[in-house]
Amino acid sequence: MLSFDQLTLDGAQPIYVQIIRYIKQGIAAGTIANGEELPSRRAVSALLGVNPNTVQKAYRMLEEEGLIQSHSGAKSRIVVSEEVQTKVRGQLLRSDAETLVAAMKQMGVTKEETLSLLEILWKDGDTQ
Amino acid sequence: MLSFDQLTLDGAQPIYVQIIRYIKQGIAAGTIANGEELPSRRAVSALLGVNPNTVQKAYRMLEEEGLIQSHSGAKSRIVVSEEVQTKVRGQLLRSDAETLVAAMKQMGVTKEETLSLLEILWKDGDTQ
Amino acid sequence: MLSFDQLTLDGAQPIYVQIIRYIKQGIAAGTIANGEELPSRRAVSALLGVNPNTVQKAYRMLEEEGLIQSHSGAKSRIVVSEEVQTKVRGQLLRSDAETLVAAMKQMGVTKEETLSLLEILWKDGDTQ
Amino acid sequence: MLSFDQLTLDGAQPIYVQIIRYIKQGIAAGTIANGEELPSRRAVSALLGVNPNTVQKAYRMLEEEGLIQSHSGAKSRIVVSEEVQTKVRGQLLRSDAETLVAAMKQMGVTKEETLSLLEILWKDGDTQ
DNA sequence: GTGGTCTAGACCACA
DNA sequence: GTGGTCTAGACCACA
Repeated sequence: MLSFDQLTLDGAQPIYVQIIRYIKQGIAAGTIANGEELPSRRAVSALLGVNPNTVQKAYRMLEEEGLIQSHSGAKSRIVVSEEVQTKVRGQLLRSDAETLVAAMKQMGVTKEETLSLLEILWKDGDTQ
Repeated sequence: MLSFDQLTLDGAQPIYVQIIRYIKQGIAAGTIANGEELPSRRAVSALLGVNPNTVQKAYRMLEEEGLIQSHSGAKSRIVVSEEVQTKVRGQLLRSDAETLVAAMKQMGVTKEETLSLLEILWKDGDTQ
Repeated sequence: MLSFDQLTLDGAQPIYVQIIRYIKQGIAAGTIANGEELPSRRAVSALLGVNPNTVQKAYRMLEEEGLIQSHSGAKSRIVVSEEVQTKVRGQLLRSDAETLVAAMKQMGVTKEETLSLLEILWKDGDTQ
Repeated sequence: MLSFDQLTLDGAQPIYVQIIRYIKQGIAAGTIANGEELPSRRAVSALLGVNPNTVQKAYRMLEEEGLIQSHSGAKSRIVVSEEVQTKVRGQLLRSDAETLVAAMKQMGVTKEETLSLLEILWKDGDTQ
């Protein structure tokens, strides 16, 4: 079952947004696969130390996007075809990279500087 | 005078945070230089379609950080030494790049894929 | 918990300044001690008949000075070491006394007259 | 004619309030006597570096209190009988001293401490 | 026109 | 219920 161990909340964005993003990234990575069970709202709430309503909001929005199916009395499950996974992954990749490119350009950083900065940072956190 | 044409609000973060970030990026880029005038709270409010108080909050926080000086009845101005510019630029660069690296790693994207994605995106928006 | 019963607003200064001053005086007096709870923004707003945002502004500025700590969903609390209390007290004492001395001198009142005036007034309100 | 040399604005109160107070203190001190001419709004505005409207507001309020008489085309003049002077002086004295006593009491300062603090401060600024 | 303060009140995240 | 953000808009001090 999906765990939220890798999710560290940062306060810069609403928590429900961070939960949604975490699950989408897992789908994109393939670590969260079709049919996988999600922990209950209560469990996630306890693990992250946040309010159950906040988790509920994230789950509800994922369900509205069709990425989760909930049945009362049963665990919620991930519902993703291969196409959906590819689409989610493509959206996240592209949007993250575009955000960085836009920021770097606005700050007058060249492509070469950006690429070498990423090379350096990639190594730094290698063990993680 | 500084324009806010390039700023598009995204709803993922508080508006005043986005305004602060936009101005800091401009400082980092050097396109917003020491002594430059800022448009009035009202003008920014109208341009972005947000409340004047929201702009006021962003400007006030920038003033508390020492990046802006305001005087009643006169336009507010940017106040940045070279050292400050370098510091602001370094903070933004590093934090943006780290964010991307973390996201890509979690999605199981390799360094090489990330770098080539950025190469491609960089060209796409080249004329901008 | 801290009450605002003794605070009467006078219109000569911004309301948020008066709220800040009231709390600082309490800290100086030691009647507002480290860890003490502050009433909520809404409660103060209702008690003083001012807008919640005005109270919020005062609380936020006290938090920026490090005299208050706020956490969403929980009461705000006073955070003052002994050193801080002493410093706040010293600043208020000196500035208040200097204000009176300057006013009395400009009005041509002698030191002796001032001192006896204070003696008399001190007794008048003794029971308070 | 009345000069505003001794008035230094402090930003803690509205400027028009400080102007009113300055004139009332002069009346209380007897340095501003019945029939004395007041400098024009424009002159005061230039001397203090403030907006003419601000001076106008102060003069208008003093006129409403009956302490000034204005005639178009002629200089404004102070209008104070001895009784009025005594009353103004009494009000200022009492209100200033009461303000200090209240502040000191709220801060838990004893009468003796207050009196000696004033003694010390009175000497410090003696030459002024 | 510009900055600063304030009102009245909504909505979200959180305990 | 508590803190934080935001809207819509008024009024004052100032250039």
